[in-house]
Amino acid sequence: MDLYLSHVTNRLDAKGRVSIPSAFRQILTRDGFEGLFIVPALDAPALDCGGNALLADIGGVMRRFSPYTAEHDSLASAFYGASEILKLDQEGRAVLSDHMKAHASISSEVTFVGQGQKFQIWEPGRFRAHLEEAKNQVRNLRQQLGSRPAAMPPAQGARE
Amino acid sequence: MDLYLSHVTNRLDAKGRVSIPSAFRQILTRDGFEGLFIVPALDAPALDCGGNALLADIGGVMRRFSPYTAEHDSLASAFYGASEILKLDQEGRAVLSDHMKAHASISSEVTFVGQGQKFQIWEPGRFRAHLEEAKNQVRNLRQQLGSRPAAMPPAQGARE
DNA sequence: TTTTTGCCCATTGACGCCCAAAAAAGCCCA
DNA sequence: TGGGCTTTTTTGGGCGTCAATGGGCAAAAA
Repeated sequence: MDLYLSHVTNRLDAKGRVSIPSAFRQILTRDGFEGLFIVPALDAPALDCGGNALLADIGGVMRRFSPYTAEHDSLASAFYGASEILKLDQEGRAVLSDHMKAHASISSEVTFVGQGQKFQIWEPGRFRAHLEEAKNQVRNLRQQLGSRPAAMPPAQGARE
Repeated sequence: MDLYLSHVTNRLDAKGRVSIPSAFRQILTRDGFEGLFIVPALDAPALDCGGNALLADIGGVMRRFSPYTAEHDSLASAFYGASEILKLDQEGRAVLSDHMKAHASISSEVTFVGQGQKFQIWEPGRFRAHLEEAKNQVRNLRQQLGSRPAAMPPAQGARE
């Protein structure tokens, strides 16, 4: 499976349109998704984006709870209710809703950030700050890694 | 199967009509349902809406209880007895009954909220509060989820 | 009658679709 | 290896279409 990698910054035009990076669009196409699935990130001023892979992840979480339970309802509101599917025009541009732009403090430019299975959209300045912090956290993690035994078998429960 | 996603806010006009969002109407059409099935949410000032997919979900809940039990009768009253089927006019508008509007404290505007298999109708202000609460609950749920088996790999046919 | 409901048309503002220019990236060959 | 050419990608803008909304009118219900 393809991974979303690297990051680029693009500008919004007078109509509010912004080009989704070509590399990400190609992954979306291979993923078989028409348009762009997008949902506000829970703990960051950023937008989580992707296609069927991301939707399937969310669907997998939802299926662990029966309909008409409080948990199911909260998940549905936070994921499905807060999400959108954006259409892309022929040039691969999308228009972010006011709600999405507000969540990420987006005005005239956005940074697209590969995250492996998904990618995120950030306001460029906030992303730079976030990146610095992430680097520091990784530096701390490296010290722990040195004292740990070799890697666990991947894909077992280790999530971020 | 299509999912109800995203949320939009529309106004009621002087006749009490409100446009059902085009995206939701298209899903209802593909679902094969004529009109709009609507029932007050059990534990929220909101209205559950949908078509055959929602009816099937409700049927699934009902089947967990034997017919002719008190529980079954209660469910039947709460789901079927309290429900309505609204007709849509040529432009895709519906009129909410006074009873439905009272249950959700609806006056001049409503927010349509995708919930996957169904969608909900909220008074806009109440929905904003509900969404914040739902996000908090999901943040808490993440702890449990992290310790559960990893989500199924998105893999292929996770569409519809 | 009076009220409600279904059906029709008009307006308008947002959005999708199309074409074109500017900028960036990749390519070829001397 | 460097310069020039080609192709792709990003950006800008015009314009038609459609969804949301408002209102008129007639048939059906109260």
